Amino acid sequence: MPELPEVETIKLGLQKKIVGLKIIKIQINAAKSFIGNLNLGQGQKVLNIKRYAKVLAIELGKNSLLFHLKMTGQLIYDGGTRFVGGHPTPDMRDSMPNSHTRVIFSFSDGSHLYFNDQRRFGWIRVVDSGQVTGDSSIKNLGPEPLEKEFSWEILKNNLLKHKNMPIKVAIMDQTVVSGVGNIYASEACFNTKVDPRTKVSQLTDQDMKSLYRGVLKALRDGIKYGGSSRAHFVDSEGHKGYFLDYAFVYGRNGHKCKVCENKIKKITLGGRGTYFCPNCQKVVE
DNA sequence: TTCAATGTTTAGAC
DNA sequence: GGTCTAAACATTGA
Repeated sequence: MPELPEVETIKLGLQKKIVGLKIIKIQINAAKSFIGNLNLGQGQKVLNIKRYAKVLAIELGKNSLLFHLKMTGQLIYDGGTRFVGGHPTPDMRDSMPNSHTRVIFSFSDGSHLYFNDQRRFGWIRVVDSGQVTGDSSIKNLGPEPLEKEFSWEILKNNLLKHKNMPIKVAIMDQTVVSGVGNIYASEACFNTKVDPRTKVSQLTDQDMKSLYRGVLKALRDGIKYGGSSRAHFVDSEGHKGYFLDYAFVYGRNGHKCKVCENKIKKITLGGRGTYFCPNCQKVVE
């Protein structure tokens, strides 16, 4: 489930683990998963790790490595203890590499970072460090929702680019607000008590303020429980305890709403599965 | 066997 | 140009 909160969790975890380590080898098992010259990454020390929406950036000095996990990417760090992040699968606990391992980073202290990606939509790209924010995956992104500068007025102004769009589809536009994917878009609408089909133009300023808070709550809850999933893992309790266990609506078609006990409904919006509670969430008229 | 799956880009139709 | 939909990428599991 690599959306913003998962990538943030990975960033925080890797900052503690690999900053200061030198990359001594990069092994590529799937050519399409690694773009650029791997020699530019080898032999360099990890200086810092940043996140731009769903893109993870490992800074190495002259060059940087950008990661996008897309739908099924996961990063597994093994250095005595194991740290995992990204798409949750039971085999995260097993020995690495496995059949889904696309790229392996070996560090100077003998530890490893594995990039696994079942569907191979994800990628790692080597870029000049000065070009990170100019990369095509980053340069067109809208505001970071967790930055102080982000406000409900900014959200409203950006949403108004899509007056006729259903609100749930509009907040997934990465130029409106970056990092909100399909799971958190449904959750944000639930938090806001708004029907995901409501047109942007029908939302009042009050609704916009509420939506702003709803988006932040969804993302913060995700980060909170992403961390909890990691804790479970370290305790060898398997892959249970990740955010989807705490989701109000996503993936809960036919189940009882956690607030009112009505049945959660699933529809398709903008070609994507969309979940909501018809009782809690109303179309704004 | 068919369909949907956490993301993004691109082609094509209005 | 804007806006929107569908397809493409590759694989798995229900």
